[in-house]
Amino acid sequence: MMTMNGKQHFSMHPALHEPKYPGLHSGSEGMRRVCLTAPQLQGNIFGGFDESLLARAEALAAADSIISHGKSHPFKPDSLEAGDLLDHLSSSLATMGQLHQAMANMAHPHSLSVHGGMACINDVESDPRELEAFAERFKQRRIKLGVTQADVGSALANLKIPGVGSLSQSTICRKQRLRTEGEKQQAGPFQWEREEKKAHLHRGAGEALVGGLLCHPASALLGKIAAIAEKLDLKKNVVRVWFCNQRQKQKRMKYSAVH
DNA sequence: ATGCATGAGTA
DNA sequence: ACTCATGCATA
Repeated sequence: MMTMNGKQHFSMHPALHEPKYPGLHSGSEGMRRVCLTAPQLQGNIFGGFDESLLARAEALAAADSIISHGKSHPFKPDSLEAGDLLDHLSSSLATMGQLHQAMANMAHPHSLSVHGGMACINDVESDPRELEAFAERFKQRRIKLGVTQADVGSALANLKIPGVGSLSQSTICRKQRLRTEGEKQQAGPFQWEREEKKAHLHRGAGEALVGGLLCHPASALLGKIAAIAEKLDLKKNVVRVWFCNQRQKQKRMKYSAVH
């Protein structure tokens, strides 16, 4: 559909030089909910190089063309599982390669040689763990460059690869986490849905709380939040965040209405 | 498989 | 404010 709300891709331009995160590269550790599935093996392939971004991007570009040309992998699926996995992996690899390329282009729009560690390609393709490590490297690199998932997604379009256009942040997120296919959604319902069930246990504590909070100027608000939370069986913080996001949503809508 | 809307973490 | 992750609908 052409719903004209281009909210998620705030038009990126081919030339983005300034990383968005000023100086914090460690700040992203907060969101390692599942991200840090720690690939221990730390392939020598990537660990060994103190890889220049370029070398890798080139390798990846090479991998990309190889894979997209001959879709069939020269490797034998020994089991059905392995076969499925390989399918998944090679498509993921192709995509990851493109993502890397997109990043490389953003970082160094000019340089473009075609050489590189072709050697590592096979390893990556054949070993699921390598792909995992690979994805991890991708993430690290991306963050180091100060490039967001959304950036990568939109930069993908600048590559002008035949079948490849821009992708949403959501999709890049999934690619990065290798969640493309296969793997079932393992993330349960949102907190509030879960809490809703648990909440029955703690019922009744809310009223007492509300009663004791009527002095501070903010207490009216806090009280209301508490009341709402109580009514809905939600954590107060969830209610607070909801209002927070709601305000932001309103701002966005006003902004897009004017511009 | 993908985008949108939104929950939620960090600063 | 900005970013990432994910449920849901759908192309």
